[in-house]
Amino acid sequence: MKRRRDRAAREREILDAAERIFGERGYQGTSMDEIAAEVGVSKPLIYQYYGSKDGLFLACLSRLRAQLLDAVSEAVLAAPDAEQAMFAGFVEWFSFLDDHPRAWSVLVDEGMLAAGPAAQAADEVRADFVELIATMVRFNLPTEHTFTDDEIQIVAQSISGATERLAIWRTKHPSPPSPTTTATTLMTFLWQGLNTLRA
Amino acid sequence: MKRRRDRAAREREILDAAERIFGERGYQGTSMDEIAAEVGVSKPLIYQYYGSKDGLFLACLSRLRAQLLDAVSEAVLAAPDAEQAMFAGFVEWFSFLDDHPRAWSVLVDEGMLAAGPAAQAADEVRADFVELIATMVRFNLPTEHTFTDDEIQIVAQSISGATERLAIWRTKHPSPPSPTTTATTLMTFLWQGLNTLRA
DNA sequence: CGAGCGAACTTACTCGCAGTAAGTTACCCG
DNA sequence: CGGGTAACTTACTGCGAGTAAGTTCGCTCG
Repeated sequence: MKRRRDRAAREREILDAAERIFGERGYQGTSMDEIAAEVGVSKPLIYQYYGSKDGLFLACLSRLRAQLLDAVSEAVLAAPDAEQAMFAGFVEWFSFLDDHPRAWSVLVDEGMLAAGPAAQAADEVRADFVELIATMVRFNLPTEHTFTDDEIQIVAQSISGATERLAIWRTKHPSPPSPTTTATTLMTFLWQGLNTLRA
Repeated sequence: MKRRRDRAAREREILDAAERIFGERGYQGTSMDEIAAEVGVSKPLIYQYYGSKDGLFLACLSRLRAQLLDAVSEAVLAAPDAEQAMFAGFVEWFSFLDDHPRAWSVLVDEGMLAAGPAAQAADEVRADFVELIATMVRFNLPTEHTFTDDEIQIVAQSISGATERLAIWRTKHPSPPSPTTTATTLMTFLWQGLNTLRA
């Protein structure tokens, strides 16, 4: 029989298994019994540590979110200007999701779904990225021409929505363009605009 | 006791109730018993007509999708050029979702989530819009400068993702900008590009 | 009218899974 | 070694999706 472990270690073990299984089968398709069996532990233990299925899912979400946001923020902050920052952010975003295919389904594809508190958490993930983007956008706009908060929001939300959708599109694409290629095309489009793109 | 009705009429009655309740409580939050009670009919009857919870949800989705796609296509086709077509499409998109708040949650907010066949259907809805947008984009681009299919897809997916996210954003906004205002800002941004926007 | 037939509809279940109450075992510290 | 507490389990409840096996309505045709 398996040894007892201290709480922190067991929690990590459970979280890892949950992330893997949620990533494979989706939120709906995963049962708590399944996760418990995977870890080799009984279901009530998970409930003691995480409270509910939503709670466990939320914990997975938070961890992934922190990792992804860190990776992207780092890339953004290292860039010398707004244009390169945005480009680097896109590349890192697509790369991270390529390298962590499971993170993906948990965070975005399914992250949207869960009713209740988990949905709220998914919104927070998005809000963080929108804020990051909004900062870059503001930074790029001239000060003399004032833009309303709603205008900035519309642009930032659009960009965030676009990247999210592109990430989904890439996972379904049989041979998706590389992160760099995807980011370049997206960047050109966002930067030049559809009209200027004609030239 | 309620009279019997013929199948088509009962199906419509069930579909209407389902659309309402799914819209209010979400997919997860809605039970088949609840819908059955609402219609004043027993659960197995719904199963006989729609096969499963997913099937019923899917039927709601299809109807709404057809309505929304029709509305947007009509606006797009009535416009004289690509720029006005896209603008008209955006306005109609946001307006429709304002006028059918329930359609909204069913189609987009929750439509993404459901595992299995319903998710597939949600993807189809998206694919239709992406195709519509891709056509407009292609129409707008010069013929001498060739773009790969992936490039067009990246742009079209981005625009579709942007509008979807903006729609979500508007529902959460305490006093969202009007469809026309939202569409104008989005259009300016997409058309001019971030860089040109500085001028 | 009235048999009888098919479609509309119901009762009364099963089963799977989230969540829980109440206990049991292993480790640690005195 | 004894006792206390954290780690863990067995054995349930309840709800909601899905189903098997009827039952009743209403229409048609003799």
